[in-house]
Amino acid sequence: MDLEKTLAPWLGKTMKMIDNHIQDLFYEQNISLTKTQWILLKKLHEKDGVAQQELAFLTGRDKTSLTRLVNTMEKKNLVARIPSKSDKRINHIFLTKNGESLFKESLPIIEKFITALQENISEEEINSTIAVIKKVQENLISKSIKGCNSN
Amino acid sequence: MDLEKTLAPWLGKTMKMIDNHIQDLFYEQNISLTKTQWILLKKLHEKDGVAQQELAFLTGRDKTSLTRLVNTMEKKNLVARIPSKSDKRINHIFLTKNGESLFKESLPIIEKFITALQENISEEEINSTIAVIKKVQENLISKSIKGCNSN
DNA sequence: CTTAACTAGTTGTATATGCAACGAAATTGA
DNA sequence: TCAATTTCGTTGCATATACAACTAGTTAAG
Repeated sequence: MDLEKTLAPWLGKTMKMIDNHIQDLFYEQNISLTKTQWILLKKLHEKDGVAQQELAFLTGRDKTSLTRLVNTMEKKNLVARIPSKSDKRINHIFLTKNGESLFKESLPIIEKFITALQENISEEEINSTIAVIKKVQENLISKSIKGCNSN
Repeated sequence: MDLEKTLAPWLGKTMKMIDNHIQDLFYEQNISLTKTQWILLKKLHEKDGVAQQELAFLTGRDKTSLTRLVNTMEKKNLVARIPSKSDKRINHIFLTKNGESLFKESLPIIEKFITALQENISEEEINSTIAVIKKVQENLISKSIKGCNSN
């Protein structure tokens, strides 16, 4: 079996390149964010005040990863933990103004990058590729109980 | 711009699911390996005795990542550092017998997984998907100087 | 031949990730 | 109502990752 002719190595290699590139872009533009942090900002921009547990699910991370990610981003004053009054176990996570403005600053950079990434690729190709990737995900889901979401 | 209709988030999410699944598979089969370590075993199986620098390039990692990866795998007696005689700066990395046998044990697990991953997807779909991903990589390469390889 | 420049690998520091185990709080059930 | 169970978040531990700065060894320039 020639693994180089299967999807997984291609996906992995490409994602690594994408990750590195996004990091470089942020660095060039003096935006102090990791890709991971950006994804969290994006989720909170869409839906603010989510509990950590749900945020972990929404971003496809372990809850312990999320705890520490929120720690880092709280230190940087990008998000804030607000304890729930009705359930003392829960923290709701909110974007700070600082976080919101950093997200707005970074979004066009990501959008420009995504556009460049798909240059010379037709919409049809994009759609059929996403369709295949969806099938891969379905195959994965049918084999595992574990939930796993966005990235 | 709807990022959910672009390739990058799909690739990222899927890779994360694949990573987690491989980890689970190894755990179930009592194979004490991470995906990263497996990739290194695979590269060394293909080409043994490579210098760390080149191994870092071949696996698309920073040389510092590779240093620590080799540390971990040396402790587990999977690989060995052999200093070059002609150039005292260089370490050649070799698979140990233990590493070789663990690779052979793990390979069918990965192959079975890869097959399952591509279930219900035609060879044509696989090929056209890889072709699109290649284009993405080309777009990335044309924008960056940084080399980045396998995963 | 000696110094300057470069190269291979390591270490310091920071971030990210996940499993196991834990404490605190809420819910269930008897 | 009170014990057993479940849930949310945190901490301990191990791994992975990369940039910057470093050491030691090699090569190139003068």
